[in-house]
Amino acid sequence: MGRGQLSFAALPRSFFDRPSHEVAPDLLGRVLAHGSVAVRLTEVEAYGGPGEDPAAHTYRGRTPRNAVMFGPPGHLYVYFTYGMHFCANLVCLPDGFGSAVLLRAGEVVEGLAEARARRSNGKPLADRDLARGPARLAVALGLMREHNGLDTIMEGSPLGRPRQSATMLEGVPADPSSIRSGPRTGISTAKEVPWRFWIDGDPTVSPYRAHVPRRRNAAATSVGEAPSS
DNA sequence: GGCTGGATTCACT
DNA sequence: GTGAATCCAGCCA
Repeated sequence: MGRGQLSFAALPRSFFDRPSHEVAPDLLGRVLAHGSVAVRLTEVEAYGGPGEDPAAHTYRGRTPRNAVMFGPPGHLYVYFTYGMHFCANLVCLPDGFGSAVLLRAGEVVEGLAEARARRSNGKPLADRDLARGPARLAVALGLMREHNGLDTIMEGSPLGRPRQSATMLEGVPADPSSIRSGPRTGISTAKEVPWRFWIDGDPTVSPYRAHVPRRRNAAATSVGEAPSS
């Protein structure tokens, strides 16, 4: 994808008016454009919804942090984690439900130079790694705390008109036969729920890593403990 | 008010 | 493969 704006039509809000685990696979191959950078989604995870999902931020009810997830569909839910990273989600289901799809990885298809400038600190970086991982994707797109709650739905076609700040575009939906699903990455609960979806064989899909509990005070826990196998 | 753990990434071995 | 970095939401006393 070269210079100039992508000419895909915008996704309608009704696209997101479904449970996140139904929206998630349909998002693969779609394009999220923010400013001059656009990313084709290759890996996503579904969270929350009508059924209780203990791994979702909405599990314990509405809070100031997760309020956007309970809002109207098609908006961005951006949260801060691990003291240094932002992750972006797209809100699903109508107002009042807490549900969203985490954007885990994608391919930068527009604004490559801009994305590279944001991601690399003067070090060489392969194109496939620009948005390979949820925090990396957020950086490549320039998404931060201030973009929490941003609407990505553009009523009508964006053709011939400037995009709004963030816009979900149709893109080219992934071939259903190439979509795989499995357990979600890095969570400590509900590990068995296969709500991670990715495009099989795509080089921009991030490697799966199981949750590893962190030790805050290694010195305090290393004395007298049996060696772990 | 203190404590814990986290939807991660990167450098280093 | 392992561990550090670093801030904050949520829980509990």
